[in-house]
Amino acid sequence: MTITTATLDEDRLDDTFAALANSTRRAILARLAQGEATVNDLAAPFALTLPAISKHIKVLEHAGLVTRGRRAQFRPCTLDATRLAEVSDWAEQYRHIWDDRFDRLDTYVRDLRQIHDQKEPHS
Amino acid sequence: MTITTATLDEDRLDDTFAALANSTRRAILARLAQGEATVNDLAAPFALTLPAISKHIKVLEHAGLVTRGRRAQFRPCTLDATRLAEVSDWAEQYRHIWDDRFDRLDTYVRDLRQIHDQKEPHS
DNA sequence: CGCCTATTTTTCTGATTGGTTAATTAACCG
DNA sequence: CGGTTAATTAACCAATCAGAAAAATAGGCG
Repeated sequence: MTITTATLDEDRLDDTFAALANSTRRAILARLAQGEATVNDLAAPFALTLPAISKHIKVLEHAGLVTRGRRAQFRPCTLDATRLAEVSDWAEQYRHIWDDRFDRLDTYVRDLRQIHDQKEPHS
Repeated sequence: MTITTATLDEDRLDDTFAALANSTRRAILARLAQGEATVNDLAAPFALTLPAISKHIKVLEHAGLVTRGRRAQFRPCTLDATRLAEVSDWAEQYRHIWDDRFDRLDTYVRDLRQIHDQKEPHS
């Protein structure tokens, strides 16, 4: 028996998408895709104060997109891509819709051909 | 020559992800995946007032996720999945990371073997 | 025209967000 | 111990968000 976790999943997607809805945070993820980094490392490219970055990281952490270690006075951040896989899966649900354009184009071409064939049945 | 649209793309992703960061809005998209619907149709399943739904639709529209027609006093909504394809593409950038787990497991096994071999060089 | 239905705009909440500066904690280094 | 570096917390601000209620607009329909 599998109990339903629908609302939990939905809540998690809320958090994930909210975390991704900020270009600073997405840039942080991009940086972390290259490998582990400290808060200072992550802050370097931005014209933002350290506390601002610290907050962004906390949002990403809360969304389960990054995890943090502890080495001396550093708190190295690591990307956890599990949630990104969920985002991908979620979006893929709709693939048939954006792919349908091709189907419709197909139909269009087929219809054109049919009209053409009706005009000149044996061309 | 291709001019850079990096920040524009980033802004668009901000809007897209922000629009998706709400389960009501995602439910609206799910409903629209079944086909066109009016604002009242879309509002029906929710314990929310019509203006609330109207606002949600406006957010989705602003993010380019839905487009609306005009038939009499109805404003039928249609899903435009182009942005969802962009979301999918964005997430796919990170696929190698969530796939890498297998690689890392590989490495782990290889390391174990190496340690084992060092202990018993000719086993 | 006046009514009914569909939808939006306005106005008002309380909560959240993204940012700041200043102060604080944590851990190392001499 | 005192100083330095890494990072967080606290307190604050302006802007945005999600919702409600009430009023306004838009377009048939009798």
